[in-house]
Amino acid sequence: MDKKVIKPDKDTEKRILDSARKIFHKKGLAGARMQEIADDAGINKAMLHYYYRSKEKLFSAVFQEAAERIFPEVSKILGSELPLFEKIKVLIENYIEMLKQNMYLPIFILHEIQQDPSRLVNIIMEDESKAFMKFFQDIEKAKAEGIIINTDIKTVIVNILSLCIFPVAAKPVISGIFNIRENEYMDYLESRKKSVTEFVIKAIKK
Amino acid sequence: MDKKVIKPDKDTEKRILDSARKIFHKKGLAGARMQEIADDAGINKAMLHYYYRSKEKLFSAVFQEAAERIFPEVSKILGSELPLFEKIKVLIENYIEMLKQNMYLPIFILHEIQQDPSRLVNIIMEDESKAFMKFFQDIEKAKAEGIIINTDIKTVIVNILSLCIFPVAAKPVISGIFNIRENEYMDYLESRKKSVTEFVIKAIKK
DNA sequence: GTCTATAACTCGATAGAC
DNA sequence: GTCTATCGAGTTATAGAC
Repeated sequence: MDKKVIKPDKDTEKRILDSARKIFHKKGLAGARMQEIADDAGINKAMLHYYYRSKEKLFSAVFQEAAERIFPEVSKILGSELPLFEKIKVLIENYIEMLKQNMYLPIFILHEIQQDPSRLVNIIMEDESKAFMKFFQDIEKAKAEGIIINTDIKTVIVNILSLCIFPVAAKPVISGIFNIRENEYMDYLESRKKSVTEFVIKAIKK
Repeated sequence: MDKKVIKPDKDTEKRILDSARKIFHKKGLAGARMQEIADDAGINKAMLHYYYRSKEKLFSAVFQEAAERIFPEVSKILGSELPLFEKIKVLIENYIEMLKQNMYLPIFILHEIQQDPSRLVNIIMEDESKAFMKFFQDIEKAKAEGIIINTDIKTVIVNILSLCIFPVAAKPVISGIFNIRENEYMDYLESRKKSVTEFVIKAIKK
C-alpha cells in the first residue's frame, strides 16, 4: 500500500462531496450531521464551511447532482431513434443499472421533494418535453399500426418507472418479506431487467 | 357552533396523535419539531412529554400505526378466497384507495426504514406468510390450468405493489412532468385502479 | 392536567492561531 | 488551507406553580 490512509488521490473538495453524498443520501438533509460528513471525509468540520459556505449549500450540490443523475437518463433514451420495444428494453435495462449503483437515490430525491416541492423547479424539463414528444409519436405510430393496444404515454412511462424504481426504494421491506439476503438482492434486481421488460411489453402488445 | 375552537370532541391524547401523525408523515423523525406538533394540536409543548415521554416514543406510536396500515392490507386480501384475477383486482383497488387517503405514507415508511432498518423487525410477518402461501397456491393452480404464463409470486406481488405505490410516492415529480394540477391527481390515481388491474392481468394472462 | 420558565444539550457556524 | 476552540441559535426535556 503506497497510498495514504485517507483517500489521498482525491483533493479535499472532492472528498467532501463524496462523503456528503454518502451521508445526505442515507439520512436526508434534516437527519445528516456536518460532523458525520467531516469525520467520513477525514477532515475537520470547519473545512466543510471553508469549501461550501453552509450545510444548505453543501446539500444543494448533492441534490443537484442526484437530480441530474436520475432525470435525464430517461429523456436521453426516450428521445432516441430506437424502435418502440427496443427503446423500452434499453430504458428499463439502463435505468435499473443506474439505480443498482445508486440504491439510496430514489428515496433521497422523493423525500426531499416532499419536504420542499420547490426544489423541483430547478431541475425538471428542458429538452425533457422533446424526448416525451418523440416517445409519444412512437406510441401513436405503434397504435396506428396495430402493434400495441390502445394505451397512453403517461401510463406507459409511469408504469415503467414504477417497476424500475420501487423495488430499489423498497429494498429493505421486500428483502425482509421474501427473505432475500443482502447480497442476493442485487442479483434479483439484475434479473428484473429481463422480467420487467417482458412484463411491460406483454401488457401493451396487441 | 356549539363546539369549542380546538377539536373539543377528541381528548388531548388523541389530538396529539393526530397532529404527530400529520407532522411526522410529512417531515420524518429528524425533520419534525415537537413545537410544531404542539402548535398543531393546540396545546403546550410540555403536554407532549406528559402524554408521551419523549419524541422517540411519540414517533414510535405513529410509525407502528403507519406500518399496521400499510402491511396487513395486502395479506388480508391475498389470503382471501377470491378467484385469482378477482383477487388481483380487489387488491389493487383497495391498496390504491388506502394510499389515496394516506399520500405521505409510502415515503414516510421507506425513508424511516432506510434510516433504521431494525424498525422492520417489529412489524413484518405474523400471518403474512400464511396469506402469501395462499396466493402462491392460486398462482400455481392458474399456471397448471394454463390460465396464466409461467411467472412467480414474487414478480407478481412486487410488480403490483410497485404500480400502486410509486405513483403515490412520486406525486410531486409526476404531476410536475405531466403538468397535472394538484386536484386532478386524485382523479388520475382513481383511474389507475382500472388501468393497473388491466395492465397486470394482461401481462400475466396466457 | 395544563401552563410558564428554564435547564441541558446538540449542532451549524465562525474567530483566530498556525 | 487546516486546525482548535467557542459562540449562539434552536430543540428536547424537565421543574415547579396553579
